[in-house]
Amino acid sequence: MGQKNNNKYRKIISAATKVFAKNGYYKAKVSEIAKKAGIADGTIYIYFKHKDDILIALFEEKMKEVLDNMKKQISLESDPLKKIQRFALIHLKLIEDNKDMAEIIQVELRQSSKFMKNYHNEKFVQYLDLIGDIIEEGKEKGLIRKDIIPGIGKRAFFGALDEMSRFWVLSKRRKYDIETAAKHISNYFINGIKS
Amino acid sequence: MGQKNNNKYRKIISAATKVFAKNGYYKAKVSEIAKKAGIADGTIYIYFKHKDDILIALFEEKMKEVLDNMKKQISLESDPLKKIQRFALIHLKLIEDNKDMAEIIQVELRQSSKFMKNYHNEKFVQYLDLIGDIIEEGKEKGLIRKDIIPGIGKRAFFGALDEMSRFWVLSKRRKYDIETAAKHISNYFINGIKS
DNA sequence: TAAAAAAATGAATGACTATTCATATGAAAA
DNA sequence: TTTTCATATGAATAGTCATTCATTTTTTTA
Repeated sequence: MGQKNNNKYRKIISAATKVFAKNGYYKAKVSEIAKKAGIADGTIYIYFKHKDDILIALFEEKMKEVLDNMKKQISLESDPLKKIQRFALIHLKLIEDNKDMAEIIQVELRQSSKFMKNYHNEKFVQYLDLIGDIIEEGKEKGLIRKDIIPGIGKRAFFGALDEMSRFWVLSKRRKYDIETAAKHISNYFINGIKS
Repeated sequence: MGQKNNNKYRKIISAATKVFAKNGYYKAKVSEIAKKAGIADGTIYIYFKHKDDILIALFEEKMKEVLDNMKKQISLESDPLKKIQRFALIHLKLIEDNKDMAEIIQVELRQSSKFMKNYHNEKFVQYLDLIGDIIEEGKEKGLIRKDIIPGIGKRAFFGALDEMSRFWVLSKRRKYDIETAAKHISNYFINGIKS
């Protein structure tokens, strides 16, 4: 039981993604997840110890996917400034392709530090660090100003993208297309920090 | 009953701010708010119809304060680029001075669109628009590039500040001081968008 | 094919808490 | 002082769900 390649485990995660996205973690009923997964309520507890465990498993899994994908994509560029551009585009595309997941990350990740006593989202830290590393690299290559602080820069850039995706996730229709938003946001940032 | 200048109304809002900030809206017990306010549980329901109403009232009230304050501060500068700098500083200072409120906005505002069926935070929209208006003004004065889209710019800048404050709110110790963070973030943005 | 083990079921349990309301208290009016 | 009105109280209610577990179904083993 509990193996990650298990069929029912997968079904639960998938159903939970939709149910959590719809009304948020607290309003989501375990029974609704079960129903959507086509299994009995009790079966959930064969695969997960508690309701929070579903959310945590879901985070871990999706974040790993996101992180791995982003690493690969970034490595395709060698110019740090181009990497930043690509980061923005890939990040926003991801939101578009995973609306439910994006919604959960937007809303639930924010409170995860509260309702899960000591859950520390390591993968998220690594994701942010991808940006920090690009900045470091850019500084070394003389493309980015020496006085840029990676710890501030990475949060500023991620925050800019994140606010844009929050707007998309929470509103019905998109006002700006992905490519435009990605291009603009990365341009502000690149012009802002380049030598 | 329910007058905003009422003593008990104030006490409830103040107690709720602390209690919501501690563990989030869902984990907050009405009875704990009552206890902290030094009144009986039932008294809360003389001033508020439901638990959500406390949170909404709290939002409205604090956001009005924040918005009014920011408007005043910005009007002290005439140069749009200086306005952006000041916006960053004031915004981050506010987080520092209102940790509890900041935590609630960070965490609960995100999900407000979910658990409150159709609550639309008008004040937040106005707050964002302050940035949009500064960008417009800067474009008119020829200080900001004509191709900058205010709708994207305002979200990018706010998002950058917001991510920084999220980091502060959720972590114990601050790694960068307010002035440094405000200066850096506004500089990235200003360099990024200026003509 | 029969016995044993594993997986799944879903009705029942039990804990939790927002909200109510009959009663009490305090303040103002007569 | 007594009556009236407003305000406050907090024990009781009532609805909600996460979680359990005795029983059933399915799969594996002998």
